[in-house]
Amino acid sequence: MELTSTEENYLKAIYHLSDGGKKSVSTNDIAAEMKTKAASVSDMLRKLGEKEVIEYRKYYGLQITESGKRFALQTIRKHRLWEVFLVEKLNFAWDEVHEVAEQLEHIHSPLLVQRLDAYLNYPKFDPHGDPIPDEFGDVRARPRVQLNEMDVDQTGQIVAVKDSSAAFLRYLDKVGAYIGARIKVLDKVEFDGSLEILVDQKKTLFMSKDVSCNILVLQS
Amino acid sequence: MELTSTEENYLKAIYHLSDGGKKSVSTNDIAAEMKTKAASVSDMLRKLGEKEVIEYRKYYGLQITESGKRFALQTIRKHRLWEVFLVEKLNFAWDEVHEVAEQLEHIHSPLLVQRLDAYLNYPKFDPHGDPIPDEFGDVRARPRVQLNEMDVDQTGQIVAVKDSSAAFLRYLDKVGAYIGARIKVLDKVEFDGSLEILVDQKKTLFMSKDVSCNILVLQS
DNA sequence: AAATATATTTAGCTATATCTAAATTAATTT
DNA sequence: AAATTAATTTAGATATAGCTAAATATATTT
Repeated sequence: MELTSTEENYLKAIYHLSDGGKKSVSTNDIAAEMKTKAASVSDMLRKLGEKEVIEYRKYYGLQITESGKRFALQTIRKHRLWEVFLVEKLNFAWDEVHEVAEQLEHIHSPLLVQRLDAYLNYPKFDPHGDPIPDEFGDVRARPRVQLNEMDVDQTGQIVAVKDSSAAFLRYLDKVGAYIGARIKVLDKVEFDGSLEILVDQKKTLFMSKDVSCNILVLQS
Repeated sequence: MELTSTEENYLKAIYHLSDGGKKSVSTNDIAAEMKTKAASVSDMLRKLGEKEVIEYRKYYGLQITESGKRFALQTIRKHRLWEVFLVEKLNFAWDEVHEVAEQLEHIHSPLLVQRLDAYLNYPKFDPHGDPIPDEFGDVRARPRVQLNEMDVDQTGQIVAVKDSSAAFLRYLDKVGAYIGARIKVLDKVEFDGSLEILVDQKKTLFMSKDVSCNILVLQS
């Protein structure tokens, strides 16, 4: 069975919102995420239920099925592999890749995915630090904490961001807080939760809590 | 203005069937090429007319406009660049690329096309020997003849094929008549038009007229 | 427990892209 | 020039994906 691009996008949203099937998701949540209306979501849920990628009981809620998880992970895998390709091979900035990867992820060709993966040397993480599921859907997540939860003097490496809007990514690029940067918390202001950070042992940086809670760090 | 994938496909078909706007094309020709019905084509022609990529007078015929040519060439450019990518970077065989390129050509991102072009080192021809239009739509075609039109003792290089069905391409691969192969006509049988060919100065090959008239050669 | 508020679904509409069958126009025969 | 044939278009369906407005079910107050 094949899914349309729209169905793939809904399923991906459901997968993310439910945190991989753990949490429950409401029709309204999906509508907000997909920037559409609840009525349209209801229609789509019925269809996804018929295709058995979710289990759907109206007014009750939904549950992503094993089959649905495989489809979602396959789409996520393709999205992230293309992001690696765009950044590493075509020199895209990491804040320019999302929109294009959003289109490329819907290309249907198992051979293409397999060859792209090999060409990129089987990457485990995308340019935002998010893990790339392997062909069986297995994910090796790195344990990571939000930057704002770290204490003074603790160190680590930026491995991912929560907000991947172009505006946020541009800001990070500007201040030099890229994925892979080694950081140390120099000071923490109790009043507003803002931080003073040392980046790559040379540059100090002041950061609001709004920013720091969107940065994920692998502690060391 | 943006075209849908379907509109892009129709326009590409019209461009090819009209030989770049030179010949006239009928509704039925388009229907055959697009594997659809004449009624659907009529609908689409009206729409393409409204978008001013063709000039359409019903029952009379159509004419591709300058704007339409630009759109068609842009799609052809993307298709052929992706084919180069698939063959050169992802090790696809030249008979495996078409279907995937058919999907990839509809990705909308001027930056992507520009970067891909640079990454591939501004190729002028695709793996089947067809010219790749530049970003302004300019094409540098190579003068070429059908293999069956060559005389005994003439030499040249295979630069393109007319029939690019998977079956034909597989056959060529098997007998070693790849794009770029240097050939010499050793003998020509008047009776059935079949040929004896020397490939790369070592391998001789017998070839029916049906095959040879689908192979294009740059004479030397 | 009834009333109110919120969430969700259904009904009915729009637009795209397809189809078949009928109608119309153009081209060809006789 | 009339009749026939072929090509093309229109009319009226279907399916997807979206919308608004109305209806219905669930949740929360009072």
